[in-house]
Amino acid sequence: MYVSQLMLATLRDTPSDAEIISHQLLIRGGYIRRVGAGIYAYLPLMWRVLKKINAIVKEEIDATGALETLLPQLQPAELWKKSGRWQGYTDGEGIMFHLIDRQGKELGLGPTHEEVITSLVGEIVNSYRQLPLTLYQIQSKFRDEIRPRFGLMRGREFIMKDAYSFHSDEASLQKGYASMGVAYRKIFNRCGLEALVVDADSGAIGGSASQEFMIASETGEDLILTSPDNKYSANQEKAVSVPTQEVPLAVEETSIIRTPGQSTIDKLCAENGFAPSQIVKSLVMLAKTDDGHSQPLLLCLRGDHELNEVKLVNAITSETGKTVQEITIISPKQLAEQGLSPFPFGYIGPDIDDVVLKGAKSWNNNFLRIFDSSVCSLKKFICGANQNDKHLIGATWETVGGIPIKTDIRKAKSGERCLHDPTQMLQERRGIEVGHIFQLGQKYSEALGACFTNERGLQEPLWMGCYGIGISRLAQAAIEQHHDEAGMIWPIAIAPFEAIVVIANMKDEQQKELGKKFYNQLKEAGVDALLDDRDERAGVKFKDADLIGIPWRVVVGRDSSEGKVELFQRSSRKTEKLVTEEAINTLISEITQTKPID
RNA sequence: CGGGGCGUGGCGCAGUUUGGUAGCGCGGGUGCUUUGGGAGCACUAGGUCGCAGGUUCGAAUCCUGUCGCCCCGACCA
Repeated sequence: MYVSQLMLATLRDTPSDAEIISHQLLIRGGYIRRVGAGIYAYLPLMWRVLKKINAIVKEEIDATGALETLLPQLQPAELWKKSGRWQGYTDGEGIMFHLIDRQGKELGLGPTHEEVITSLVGEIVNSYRQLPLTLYQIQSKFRDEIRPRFGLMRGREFIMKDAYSFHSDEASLQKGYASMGVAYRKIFNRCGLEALVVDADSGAIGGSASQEFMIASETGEDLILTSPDNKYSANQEKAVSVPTQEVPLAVEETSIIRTPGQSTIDKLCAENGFAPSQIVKSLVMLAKTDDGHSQPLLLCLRGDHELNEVKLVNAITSETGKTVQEITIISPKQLAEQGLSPFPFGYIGPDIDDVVLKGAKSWNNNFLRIFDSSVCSLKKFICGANQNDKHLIGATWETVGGIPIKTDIRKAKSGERCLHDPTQMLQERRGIEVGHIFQLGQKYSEALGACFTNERGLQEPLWMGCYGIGISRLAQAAIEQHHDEAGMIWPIAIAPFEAIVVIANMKDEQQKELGKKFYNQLKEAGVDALLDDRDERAGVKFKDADLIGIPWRVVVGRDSSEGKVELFQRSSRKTEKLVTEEAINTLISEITQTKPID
C-alpha cells in the first residue's frame, strides 16, 4: 500500500474532546473518527488492526473446536421477556436500545446474545450426543451506556467476540470454561498484551464462576486487588480480604452523648477522639426490584469501611430472590414524597424502628437489614441513637436489638490481609477489562426452555458458558499499554502494517527507485508493507510514521547513492545503517520470527 | 439523572464582560524557494458564529427556549 493512496489523515493538534492518550492518538493518527456520542467510524488503518485482532481471535477460538456464526442484532422483545431480562435491560438504567416496529412489536438492539443463541441451540440440539458445542461470533454490539467515554473504551456501538458453550453436565462446562481461559491467555499474549486474570462478579449476565481479563493501565475503569504472590487477584467488585483489626472501645457503660453537627464519621471522630473502626455506620438506601417494589434498606458497616454495591445487590437477591434494578440513597425529598417524617440522617442506628416507614405510599413498610460481617464482630461500638444530635456510645449488639442478616457487603482495599495467606497484603492496580468468561449454568436454558435429552433419557436444561472479548476496546487498550511521546507503538502482531518504507526525497530518482524496489521485495516476502511515496519533507513522513506506530521503518535517503538504507525499530528507537540486501534480510527475518508458526 | 463547561471556516482557539456586521494558528489551493524530524515567502478559497424565537436602528455578543457534545459525580448522611 502506498501512503498517497491510504487516505491518511493525521492531525497535528490534539482534539479537545479526547481525554486519555490512546483516544487522542487514535484520532490524531487517523484511525477513528467520532460520528456521535460513543459512536465511531473505523477508518482504513483501524480496520486493518481490527482484522488482525479478529484473525488471532478466530484462530485461537477455532482451535478450541468452536464454530463461527453470525447472529441477528435486532432481537424480538419476547425472547428477552422469556429470560426475564427485558425489563431490567430497558427500564431505568437499562442498557439496551429498544424500539417498536411498524406492527407495534417491541425489538431490542443486541447488547449481548444469550437469549438468541440459547433458544436457537435449544431448537437444534436434542441429545447429549450432540454436546458439547460452542458457537461464537465477532460483530457489533449496542449498549446505551450511561456515559460513553474514552473513545472506543466505552462506546455505544462496539465490536465484540462472544462465544457460548453448551454442555450436558457441569463437569463438561467446567472443562469448556477452562479451555476457553487457556485460549484467552494465548490470544492476549499473541496480541502483545500483558493481561491479568482476576476473579469477577458475574453481574447482569448471571451465573456462578466468572473471571475477567484485564489490561493493566492507569486509565482503567476497574480497580483490581492482587496479592504479592499473585495467587489471588480480583476485581474490587468481588474482592475479599481480612479486615484490619478495630481499635477496641474502652467504655464500661452504654450511654448517650450529645454530638451536634457531627453527622459524619470524620467530624464525630475529630470532636470526640474516636477511631473510625469503633463506629457502626448505618446507611439507609432504597432498592428497586424487578417486581416493581421499592424496598428500604438499613445497612451497617464499620466506620472505616465502604459499601460494595455489587456485593449488596447480590446479598439482596440471595435474601429475597428478586433481581435488583437500582439502588439509591434515601433522600429527605423522597421521604416527604412518601408522606414520611424526616429521618435523623447522620444519627441513624442499627435499631431504627420500622415504625418510621409506616404509611409510606409506595415503599415496603419494613427495612431489609443487612449488616457487614466485620461490623458484627465489634464487641462495643458507637452508633447513631436515632435522634438528631445524639450518638450511642458503648453499645453492644444486644443493646441494639441483635444482628439480622450478616454477610460481606464491604469493599476490600489495598493494605488489608489476604484470605489465602494473612501475611500478604492486598495491592491495588487499575485495569481495562478486555475479556470476561462466565459459567452460566442453567439460568438461561431453564428460562428459555432450551433442553436436551440426557443419558438417562430425561429432559434437562442445557449447561452453558459464555465468553466475551471486547475487540475494539482491546485495540485501544493496546495503545494505552504501548505508546510514547511520539505516538503509538503497535505490537507487530496487530499493527496495521509491519513495516513502512520512507523515501526521504521523492524528487531524487535514485531514492525513489531504491525505495520502490525495497518495498516490492518486502511484499514478495509476505511482509505487510507500506511505502511513503508522498511528496512531503522527510520530517513530516518520520513524524507520521512514528505517530501511526508502524513497528519497523526503512528510510531510503541520502545514503542510497552508496546502496545503504536505515532500519529503525519503533519500539526501541534503534537505528542501523545497512546495505540494502542486508537490511532486507534482517527485516524479513525479524518480522517472520514474530509471526506464529502455523 | 445531578453538578460544571463548551458549541465561532476541516482541526485547535480568540472575540461575548462593555451590541456596531468576524479574527488568529494549523490545515486546503496556486506559484517560487527549500528538501533527514511536522519548511519559508507571496497570493488565494473557505464561516447566515449549533438551532428557533425575542429585545434593538443594529446581535457571535443581551433575553427565552431548544438541540448537541465534553468533564465530574451518581456509595458512606
